[in-house]
Amino acid sequence: MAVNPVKPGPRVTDLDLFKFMPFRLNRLAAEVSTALATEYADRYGLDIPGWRILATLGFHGDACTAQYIARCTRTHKSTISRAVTMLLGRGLIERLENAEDRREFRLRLTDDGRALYRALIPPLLRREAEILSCLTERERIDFAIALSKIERHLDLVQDLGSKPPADAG
Amino acid sequence: MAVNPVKPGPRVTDLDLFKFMPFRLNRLAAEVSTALATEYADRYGLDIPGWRILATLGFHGDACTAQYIARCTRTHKSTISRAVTMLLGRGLIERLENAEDRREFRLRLTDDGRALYRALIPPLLRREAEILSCLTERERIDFAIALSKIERHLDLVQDLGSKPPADAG
DNA sequence: CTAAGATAGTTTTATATGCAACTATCTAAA
DNA sequence: TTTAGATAGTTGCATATAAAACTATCTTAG
Repeated sequence: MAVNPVKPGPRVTDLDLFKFMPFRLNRLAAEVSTALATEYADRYGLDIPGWRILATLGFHGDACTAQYIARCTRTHKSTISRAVTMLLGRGLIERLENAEDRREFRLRLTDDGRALYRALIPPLLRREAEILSCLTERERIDFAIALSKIERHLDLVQDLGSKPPADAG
Repeated sequence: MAVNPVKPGPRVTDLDLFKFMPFRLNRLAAEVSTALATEYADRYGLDIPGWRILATLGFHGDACTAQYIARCTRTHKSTISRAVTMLLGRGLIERLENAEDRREFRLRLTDDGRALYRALIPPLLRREAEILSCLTERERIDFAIALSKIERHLDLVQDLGSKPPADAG
């Protein structure tokens, strides 16, 4: 039986960084964050953790613990702690003691906090829409579905009884 | 003409953080980075900027300037500079003076650097495949296409004559 | 009741990184 | 030439944040 003639072909041992999903996701996430920062950072002096707390409290209705926010946004608890201090200082949230467990505090938006949350939503949704405007409606839906699948696959969905978070911007 | 009866309906003024693309991208990118870090960080003491330089030099063939790497990976030049120093110190890359422009240096992998690059590719591609294994082939292709469109839309593609980078992990 | 361990949240520490200032070199225009 | 401005790369500084140590409280086992 003859030996195959040497023919290199495409090297399986090469890796194109620009087709490598982890790199692309990082780069895209960073760019999108920068694009949104104008809305909440430049305009209102909020950072990402602060915005996440506001959004969680605003959407969830009310009265979450810091722990809960840390878990479901997958943000490190020390990061949440500092952001909570900042939001308290600016009067955007308030802390309610819990008589049943005095280690934890329920957090909720103040009127000012809710007003800021409401004010932020339209421009943020507009930015998001802008970013996704290069996709058709069909593509947007499929993209969201694919993301959901990956999120579930990586156990990223907020199931509340979850593992400790690894922080991210 | 009669006034419409008050009927709340779904509030356009609400924002579900978990359906908000910027948040999802950030969270996913962070998780994927953490998942990959085992390969290059834990095992070889490389960080993301270091890995990006290695990958760029390895794939591109040879002899890029730091500026080029910074631009096309969209990593801040000071971050690249520090990572270059680290890689030089570990003997993974070498610096070639350019007689025509003595401000810049061409960078290229040493044999050790190339060996490390080659060693890293299979496990990294395996991890990537693992992460995307929850999608069908069709979905993977569509996902990549959608990403490409967004990247182009946000002007993230490496066109070399590009704007200065906003750094990211 | 007491002790051991778990949990919520805070603070300290170390590190990573963006920004801006800086050096050295190149280019272009007077 | 000389000078002004651009560019490659480095470094100092400030900030952000993950990890770990710490405090206070709760729970459970003896």
